[in-house]
This record gives sequence, C-alpha cells and structure tokens, in this order.
Amino acid sequence: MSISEDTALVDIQKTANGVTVAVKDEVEELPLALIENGKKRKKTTDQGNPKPKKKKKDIKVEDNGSLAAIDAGTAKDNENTLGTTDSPAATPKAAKKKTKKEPGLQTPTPKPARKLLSQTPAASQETPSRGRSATPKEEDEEEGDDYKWWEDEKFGQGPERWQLLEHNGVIFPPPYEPLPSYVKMYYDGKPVNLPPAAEEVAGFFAAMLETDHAKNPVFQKNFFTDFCEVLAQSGGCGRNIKSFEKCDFSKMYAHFEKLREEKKNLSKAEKKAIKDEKDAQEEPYRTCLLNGRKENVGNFRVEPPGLFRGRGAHPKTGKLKKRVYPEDITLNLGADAPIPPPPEGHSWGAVKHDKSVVWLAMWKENIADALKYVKLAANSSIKGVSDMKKFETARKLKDHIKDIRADYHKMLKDPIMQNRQIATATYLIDIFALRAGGEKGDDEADTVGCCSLRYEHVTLSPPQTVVFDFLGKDSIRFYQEVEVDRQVFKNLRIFKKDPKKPGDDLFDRINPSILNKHLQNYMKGLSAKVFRTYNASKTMQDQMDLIPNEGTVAERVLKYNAANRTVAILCNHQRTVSKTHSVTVGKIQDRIKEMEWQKLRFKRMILRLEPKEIKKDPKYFAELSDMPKEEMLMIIHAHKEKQQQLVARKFANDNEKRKLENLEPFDEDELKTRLETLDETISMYEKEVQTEIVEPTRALTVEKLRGQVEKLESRISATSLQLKDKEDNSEVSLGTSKLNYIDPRLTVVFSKKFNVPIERLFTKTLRDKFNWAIESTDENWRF
DNA sequence: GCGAGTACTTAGCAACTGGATA
DNA sequence: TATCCAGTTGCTAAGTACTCGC
Repeated sequence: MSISEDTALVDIQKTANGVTVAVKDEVEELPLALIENGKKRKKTTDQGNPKPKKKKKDIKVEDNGSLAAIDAGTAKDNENTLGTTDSPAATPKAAKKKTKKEPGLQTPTPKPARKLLSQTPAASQETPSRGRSATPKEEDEEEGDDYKWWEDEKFGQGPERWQLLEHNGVIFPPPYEPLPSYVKMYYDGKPVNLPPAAEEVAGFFAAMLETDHAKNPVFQKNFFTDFCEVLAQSGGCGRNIKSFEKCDFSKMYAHFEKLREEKKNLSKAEKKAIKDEKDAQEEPYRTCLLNGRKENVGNFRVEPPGLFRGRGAHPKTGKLKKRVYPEDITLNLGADAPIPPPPEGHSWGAVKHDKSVVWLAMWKENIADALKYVKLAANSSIKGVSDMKKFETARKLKDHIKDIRADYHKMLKDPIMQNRQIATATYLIDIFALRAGGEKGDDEADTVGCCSLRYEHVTLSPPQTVVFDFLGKDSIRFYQEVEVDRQVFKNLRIFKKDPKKPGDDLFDRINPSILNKHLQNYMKGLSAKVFRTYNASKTMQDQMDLIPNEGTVAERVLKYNAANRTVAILCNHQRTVSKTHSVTVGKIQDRIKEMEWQKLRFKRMILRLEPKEIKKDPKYFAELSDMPKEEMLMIIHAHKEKQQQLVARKFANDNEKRKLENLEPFDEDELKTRLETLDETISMYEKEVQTEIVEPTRALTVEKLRGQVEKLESRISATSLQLKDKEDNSEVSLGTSKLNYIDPRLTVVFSKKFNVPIERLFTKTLRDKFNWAIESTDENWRF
C-alpha cells in the first residue's frame, strides 16, 4: 500500500516571534524520544524499558513519621511526626501546640464550640450543645428542604463556591487496643510479645490472611518491610524477626474471626444499642451548615490506618497506611465560623477559609503523598450543581460534535504529526470511549489510557482491524477487536513504525493537556472526559428511543437495564464474576424447572378431575408432553435432596427449641419417621411420572387448579427474567454508568413515559443525589 | 512550556442490610 | 421465624483536569 500521503508529515517549530509554522522535518517520523536534541520533551525512558514513565519527584515516605507517635505516644515522637516540612503541622503555630499527653487518639466528645445548625451564625453561639432543639421555624430554615437550588439561576455561579460554612470537623478512628495477652503472632513456632504499635500492624495483616491480597508476594513484602520498621522503632520484641515465611498470623486471624462471629451473634437489641450509640456519636459530624442551610457531609470519618490495598500490580500494595492525627489535618470553614475543638491534647494542622474550594477538611496520606479530602455528600447542593453542569456541558457537545468529527476526520491526514496524533486520539476517545490517559509514575500500577497507549497495546491487522489490549483504570482489562476508519488504521501504523518497539509511546507528540487545549477551541469546558459522558448519555437516549411502550413493569425495568448495560459496555465497566455466580444461576435454573414440573402436575390434576378439559382446550394441555420423563425424575431427585436437608435442619431447630423449653429432645426415630414421610411423597411423584396420573389433593377444583397454574406461570416468567438479567449482568457493572455517566434526567423521562416507579430505577441514594433531575424533568425532555 | 500541586470525578470491592423464601 | 442472598451503601483507590510558579 502506498503511504506517501502519510509520510508527508512535518513537525512544527516556533519562530522567534512565536508564530507556529509547519516545516518539513527530516526526522519527523522518528519517535520524539529518539530525535537527538529534540525540540520536545522526551517522553520515553531508556530504550528497552518496557514502561516509559514520567520521572516523578522522589516520594519519600517518612521513616518514623506519625507511626512513631503511635508507638510511644510521646511528645518527642509526635515532634518527629510533625517535623516534616510538608506537613501542615510543621507550622510553628502547630508545633507549639503539640502536647505531651497522647496515649492514643480519641475523637472528641462532640461538643461544637456553639450549636452548629442554626440559621444565623451569631445566634447560635450561646448553645454549645450537641443536640438539636430547633423551633419549627428554625427547622424549616435549617433543613433547607424547600430550597431548590436548581431553580436558583445564580446558585453555583462565580468563583466563590460558598459564602458561609460551618462544620464540626472530622471523626477519628479509635486508638489501638492491644490484643488479649493470649493472642500472639508466632515466629518460628514460638509466640512473640510484640509492642502495641507492631502488634497493630501485624493485626492488619492477620485480619486479611484469607484474602487474595495477603497471598500476593508484593503485598507480603511491602507489609513485612513496614512491619519490621515499626517493630524496630517501637523497641523490638527480643527476637530477630527477619523472615516473613516464619511469621504465623493464624492465631491472630482466629481471634478476629471469633470477634466477628460474636458480633454477628449479638441479639437484635444489642446490635441496635451499638448502632444507636454510633449514630449519636456521628450525628454532629453528619451535617454542616452551608450558606445557612443544613447539608450532609460525605466522608466525615478520617481513614483508619491499615495496609494499602492497591489494585492490580501496584508496587506499593501492602505498605502501611499510617494513622492520621489532628496535626495532619487542615480544616476549611467560614472565617466567622467557630473552629471545632480538636481531640483533647491535640491541635489542628491548619485552619483555612478558602471559599474557592468545597472541601471541609484535608490531609496528606503517606502512600502516594496525595491529598485526601472530606467533602459534602452526593446529595448536597454543591455536588448537585457540579453534576448538573457536567451533564449540561456534555449536552452542549451535541451542538459541536458534527464539526468536531468532520474536523478530526480531515485532520487524520494532516501533514503535521502532532495534529495527526490529536485527530487519531480524538477519534479513539470519541468512538471507543477511551479515557484521556495521563502519564504515570514507576510507583504506580502500569495502567494506560488513550494518550499513554504503548506499542504493545495495539495490534494491527490489515485492512483495518485493530486489537486493543491493555489495562485501564483500576487495572481493568480493555480488550476489543474492532474495525476502524482506514485513515486511523494508517495512522496507527505510522505511530508504530520502526524504530518504535514495545515499550514506546504510540502518541509521542501529545498528552491529555495538549489534547484538551485543542478541544477547548471548539467549546468552553470541553475536555477528553466530556466525550465519555456525552457518548454514554447519547447512547442511553438512543437505546430508550428503541424501547416500545409495552409489557409489565418488570419487563420495562429489564429493557431499561438492557439500555443501561449497553452504556456500561461502551464505558468498559466490568466487575469480577462473583465466586458464587454459577451456583446461584444453577439454583435459579433448578427453581424454574421445579416450578415447570409443578405446573404440569397441576394440569394433570385438572385432567384427573375433568378429563374432557383436554378436548375443550388442547393448547392449554399441549405442554404436558414437553417434559421428558427422565427430566422429571431428575427434578424429583433434586427436590428430594433439598427436602431432606430441610427436614434435617427443621429437626435440629425443633430440638434446639425444645432444649430451651426444658423439654426432652426428639430422638433419631422422629427424624427417621419424617424422612420416611418424605420418601413416601417422593415415591408418589415417581409413580405419577410413570402412570401420567396425578391425584388431586383435598378439595381442589378445576378453577382453583387453573389459578395455581396461572400463579406458577407468572412466577416462572418473573424468575426467568431475573435469571436473564443476572446472566447478562454477571461481568458488567451497571452502577458506575448510572451514577456518573447517564444523565439522570433520562431515567426520569423513562420513569414518566413508561410508567415505571422511579424507585425501580434509582435506589434511595440515587434518588437523593439526583433529586434535582427528578423534580425538574418532564417526560418530553431529551438529552 | 512544563512539572508539581491541588481539587475534583470516577471506580470497583467489600461490608452491611433488609426483603424473599422455605 | 430464621436464613440466605441480592441489592445497596460506604470506603477509598485511581483517574482527569485545572492552576500556579518557575
């Protein structure tokens, strides 16, 4: 094939006066990384490195950071924690406030500086109570139930995200409680006395002993390194612990299992009491006052320490995620708002009054050195307005998509390599819903998106078939064999051309930033991710247009789910097939078969009562010959097994009850008698199969039997639908697209147009989150 | 122009819960 | 009524995208 038009590529250069010109570049087809003295940043690393990655700054995890503070709980240790320049707590003010008293960290008794949930900040100052005693009027104003932010055109506009913000801070996890003295880790067959800090870390691992994580060698190695470090810092244990293989966590695991079991076996009242207490403790943190209105806070609990569970082949999986202290936390709230008291003996790292952001608290975690935020709940006005804006931006793309597509098709042949890459990437993002694909560091899992696709992720098979095979977000495999536009195929071949080899970037002249800058030219707010939202919602709309307005509610829900599934597949939202999937499916299939058999029995009973019925309605009885005798016998056999188990369980339960009532338990003869009765019934069924005669029981009439058949038929159809849905959904996760990509107004339209209660389509949480859509959409709305 | 830092959305998994079923 | 299991929710990891300062 001639590729002359493809090879006529040029690179771009900027002249001294900043004007971009296209120049024929002798080496323009070389990957940028190989162009000596290249004009552009070298994106790939040394040749032969299979994973070219951005050189990130060295992330140094504190050797004796906050952990030391856990270990000894001394002020000195605490200073170690705070002595890092990064930490907000490193401010002189915070350092000064450090205290020596620190046996552990107690979430403060929730006594806000003043009553939080009042309309006017000043008015509430005199009631430092955790309870609420609002008057009906106050209640109205506080709850903000009647405030519909989506009807307020000014809401969410401008750089300031809020005007007034009051909250009670965050809840800290309880301090570590050492295990009973008889629960130990064993090393080389002997029990070890671990100091509490090390015991805590060992416990993290022990609790996960039966999970896949604990069987992962990287996880084990990272855990063990950090465990040894904590052990050394906390004074050691008098033993030379140096081999993970010699550590035995089984006793600790058994202890945790026992606790779990005990918790499970608590009485209803005990469980309720625990829950009530927890609710009461959390109550002050659940809500905040935003612009004078009560709103829910999302993650008000600080993440507890534990072992980092990285997804996929994460190099840091298993590392110790350290305990977060008040000194690590920055609060954000209104300048006039009272500052919630930190836990006794502690101080906050910093307090900010930044109206341009929506987080209430923030800290830096030690694994990736990333920031963690406490934010408002999904049903808050702030989240709602940004959600609505997101969908509106995607909707706006409708007006531009034709031009954008026409442009990128034209640009696929652009003589400038960078433009050709922009066009090709846009095509892939638009058509296959790929993510943008930013660069990643060596200390992260090796996953990619569009711009970070490498040579080995794309296989070309002429004339225009492409196989994509790579790990995307969350290390979820993206595998697709697809036909692409001929020019896209040609371009991909150029992008893979020699000397490129496995490990090299396919798109070596662009990154998400360059791509997004290009997209902004078409529309304000347009970025790569908008295509996913647009295509997901557009697909849903198109699918909905194909659904006929007929059938039962259950059938319509199924159609909705099928449309939802199309979107989920487009977005590659997968889930691991549950371990019990095949068993569950088998059980449902058995249930359906049994119901079918029962149905046939009822029909035979009808004929026993009124043999003439078969002539009156031969169609009704036609299915009597559908089920072979062998199949019936198999069903009866399975039924027998199930019943035997039930009889045995019932027998055990009855005896348990009798024991409580101080009655003599039934003896084994009783069980035998019950099983014999079952055997008789089974024999009767088997005889029915041979004779094709079923004797009606008791006072059954033809009408009653027809009613029974009808009931079974509807149960069979409902169960079959359930089975189909289950099988279709086994590997596809519908939730993510429903939560993030499908404009909720489409679901509301479906609910109204097809008369399906919204409760069947949105869970309570989703109804809360999408209240704006539910309240503002009529059935004629279109995406 | 670039990298680092920051703020936000998107994501799957696991724990929990409550309704269906026997 | 107890048990089971599917649906739901919470948690937190992992993305994207924008801003800022050099």
